[in-house]
Parts: sequence; C-alpha cells; structure tokens
Amino acid sequence: MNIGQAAKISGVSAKMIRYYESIGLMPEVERSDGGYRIYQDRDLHWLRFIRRSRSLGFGMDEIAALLTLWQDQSRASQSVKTLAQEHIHNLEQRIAEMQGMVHSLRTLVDHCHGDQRPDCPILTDLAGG
Amino acid sequence: MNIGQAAKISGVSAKMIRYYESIGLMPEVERSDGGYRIYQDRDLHWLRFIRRSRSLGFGMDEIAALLTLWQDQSRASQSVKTLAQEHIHNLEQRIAEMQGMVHSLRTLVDHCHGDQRPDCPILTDLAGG
DNA sequence: CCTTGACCTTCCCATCATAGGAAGGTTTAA
DNA sequence: TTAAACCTTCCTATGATGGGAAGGTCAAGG
Repeated sequence: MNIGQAAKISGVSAKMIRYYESIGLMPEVERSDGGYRIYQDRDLHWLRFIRRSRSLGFGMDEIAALLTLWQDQSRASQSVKTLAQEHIHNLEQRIAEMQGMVHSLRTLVDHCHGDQRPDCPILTDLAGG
Repeated sequence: MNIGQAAKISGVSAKMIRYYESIGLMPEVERSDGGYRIYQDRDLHWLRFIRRSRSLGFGMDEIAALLTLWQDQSRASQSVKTLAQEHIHNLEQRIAEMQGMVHSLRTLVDHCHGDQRPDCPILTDLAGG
C-alpha cells in the first residue's frame, strides 16, 4: 500500500505520516525498489491510534508515551490512566482560562451599547480602565 | 525610557516589544543617538492595550483592528462590539471542542480500573475500538 | 516499448506568539 | 578609563500542519 492509500484509509495526511516518521512517532516502514514507502495493516492501526489520540488533544510527547504503553503487553493499566488523567487536567486548565476570557469579554460586551456612538467600554477597558 | 524599563512597566517583554514593532503592531519609536529605542508614556498605553488584549485571547490581527478602532475617535461602538462578539464565539467553539475531549476522556478513564493489570479500555479505544 | 498522468520522493518555507542566544555596540556609574 | 548593565540586530527553535518546487517512479493504454 502506498502512502496515499494509507493516508486515505487512516485519515492521516501523507504529509503528516512522513512527519510522524521523521520525529520517530511512526516506525520507518519498508520501501519499494523505487523508494516508495509501503504500508501494511499493522501500520494503519498505528496511524489510527495516533489520529484518535490527536483528536483527544494529546500532544506528540504524550502520544509517544501512549504508543509505548500500547506496545508493552505487561504495562499496568494504572500508568495509562494516570497519563489520561493528567491530560484531562491540562485540558481543564486551558478550558478554565478561556472561560475566564469569555466571562470578561461578555461583561464588556454587555456594557457596550453597540450603536453608532463612539463611546465604547470595551476599548476603555483595553486601554487600561 | 529604555526598552527594558518600558518592558518592566508595561509587562510586555523587550523581545515582544521589538516583535510587535516588526509586525507593525507598535509604531516605530524615536531612537537615541546610539540607536536605542526611546519610549514615552503614550507608548506605554499602547503596550498595555496590547497586553490586555492578548490576555483576553485576541490574536494579532484582531488586536491590530482594535488598535485602529481605538485610535479612530469617530468609529461606532458597534464595530468594536461585533469584533468582541466574534472573538467570544471563536473562544466558545474552542472551549466546546476541548470539553468534548474531556468528556470522552473521562468516560474512558472511568472505565479503566487503573491497577496493576494490563487490560486497559483507554488503549483499546485509542487502537480503534 | 513508450508515453502520459498520477503518484511518490526530499527539501525548503510559512504559520503564531514567544523565547533563547550570539556578536557586537552604548550608556552610565565608579 | 573601565566594567557592568544594557541595548542592537540576526538567527534559531518551539508544535502541528500545510504548501510548493524539482525531480524520480509506477501503471495503464496506445
């Protein structure tokens, strides 16, 4: 299977597949005589694992760790759970940060009459009160 | 006032002040004979405006627009309000996305016993079900 | 067998906001 | 006059992704 087909099936772009390989997240796969990468079903599983992990917001470092745990038949489920919990914690922090922004912005927006007049509490706040 | 003092007072690092200048977000300020940037109170206001906008999650493009509106005495408050509302909308979308991640992760984590056994629903999910 | 088009290869560049560092010039206080 | 503290510009990197150029390969049809 070519990289293009692997990309279509796995939902990971060819660009990203090569990138994952370059940073060591994907193993280097077999090549054809002409130098084309050749993918097997096993590699597709790998790619889908990465894609799903990305969609849950894991970073490359975390995915590398998850892949290692995945490959290690004898790991304790505890290590995976801990990693996931830490990731949840990070996400929640970022969410809280953005919610704080939304809250402040909402207050400002609510106080801005939003008509043709130039007076605007939003700019007044940004300018430092 | 040197860039270092301006940085300390405004809370924007010297590095970033130069960067803002280079992308046209800050006006080019006066220089000393030796080439040092010289900042006035007016410039500090500008920097604080940028810093506050950044802390509310506005991107450089949006801040550029806000600064223009700020400088334009005759603009309608409506334009500012609209910009802020669009930004809130963007933030809320990103928040929702991350909350979806947290939700999925929480479900997975709740189903993982997290002990010494290797069996782990989190990895099973990541691997595709 | 040859051509053509679709595909692949590597390499470079860009994003966005921020930081680090190197090499060298300026300012200021002792 | 010298040393320390500061400044200057320029280059590099981050993380994940995409775009594009120059050139090589593969497969199908004539």
